[in-house]
Amino acid sequence: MFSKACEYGIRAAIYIGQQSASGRRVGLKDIAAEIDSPEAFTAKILQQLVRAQLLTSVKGPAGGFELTPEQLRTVTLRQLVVAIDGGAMLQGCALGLPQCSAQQPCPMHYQFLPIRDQLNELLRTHTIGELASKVQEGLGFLKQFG
Amino acid sequence: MFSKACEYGIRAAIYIGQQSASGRRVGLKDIAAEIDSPEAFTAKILQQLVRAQLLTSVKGPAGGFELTPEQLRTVTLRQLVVAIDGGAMLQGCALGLPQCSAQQPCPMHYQFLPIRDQLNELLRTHTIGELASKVQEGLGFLKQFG
DNA sequence: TACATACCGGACAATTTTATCCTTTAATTT
DNA sequence: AAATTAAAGGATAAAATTGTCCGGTATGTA
Repeated sequence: MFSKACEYGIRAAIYIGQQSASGRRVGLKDIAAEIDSPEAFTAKILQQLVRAQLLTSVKGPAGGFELTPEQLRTVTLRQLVVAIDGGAMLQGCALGLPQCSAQQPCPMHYQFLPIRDQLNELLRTHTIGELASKVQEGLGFLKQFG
Repeated sequence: MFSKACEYGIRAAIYIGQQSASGRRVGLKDIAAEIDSPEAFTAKILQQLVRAQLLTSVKGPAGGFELTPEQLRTVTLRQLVVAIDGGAMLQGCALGLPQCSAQQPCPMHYQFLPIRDQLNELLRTHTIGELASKVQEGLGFLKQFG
C-alpha cells in the first residue's frame, strides 16, 4: 500500500506525537527503537517531514523531535503520505493509465473510485494527535511486543 | 497501488481476453502495442501468468497468447494480482507491522480493515472476461488514445 | 528436412527504493 | 571558549524493481 519510508514515517510521527502530548521531546535513537525501524533511514524520512513542517526538530543537547500542539491537532495522515510518497497513489489509475478519467476510463475506473475516495477520506480525517492518543491508551501499537 | 508489473499484467490479460472472446490469438508485439507497455518486460510477466495457468500460450507460427473460455469465465483480477505481486498488499498492515491483528492492532487497523475488505472483494468478483467485454463495448480503455 | 515464427529462459543492465556512514551545523553545558 | 550533544546533509552501498538482449525450444509450413 505505502512505501517502507511512508510506513516508518507514519509510525515515527505517531510515536513522536504520543511523547509530545506528554511534553517529552524524543531523539532519533529512541524513535527507531520504539517503532522498530532502521535508524539512519528513519532520520532521512524525519528530515523530509521537518522540511514539510509536519513536525519540528531541535538540535543540540536535549534536542530531538516533537510535534507542537498545533501540529498534533492539525497534521493528518494524508499530509504525511503526500509528503513522503507523493500524491500518485492517492490519485493515479489502478491499472496505470496516465490519464485515466471519465473521458477514457480504465475498465476498473468506476469500481475503484469509491474505494480510493474512502481511503482519501480516511487519511484526511485522522490527525497524528488522535492516533497518538490511541497508542497512549494502549488501543494501538507501533511495533510488535511479546 | 499495484506494481508496474501488475499493471501491465492486468492490462495485458484483459486485452488478450478481449481478443480471445473474438477467437483471435495475439502475439507479444501486438499486446505491448495495444496496452502501451515495454515488450520484453511484458513478456516476462506473461510467462509468469502462463505458469500460474491464468492464461495460455502457443508457440510457433500463428502462436501467441489466449484465454480459454474457462479462463475467461473464471480467472479473477485477484488471481492476477496474487500471481504477480503476491498476497502482501491484500493482507499486510498499512503501517507495516509484521503481525498486525486484533491482538496487537496498529492505530489504523480497524479503520483500514473495511477498505481492504472492499478491495479484496472488488478484485475477487471481477473476471477477465467481464472486463474484456467492457473494453470490447468501448466502455473501458487499456491505453490512452487521442 | 529445412525454415520461419513466436514463446521460453537465463543473463545482464538501468533505475528506484531502502539503508548506512561520515562530516557539518546548530545548540546546550561546562 | 571549549566540549558535548543531536539533527542536517552528502556520499555511498545494497536490494528490489523495472527493463533489455539473446540463444534455446517448440510449432507450423514449404
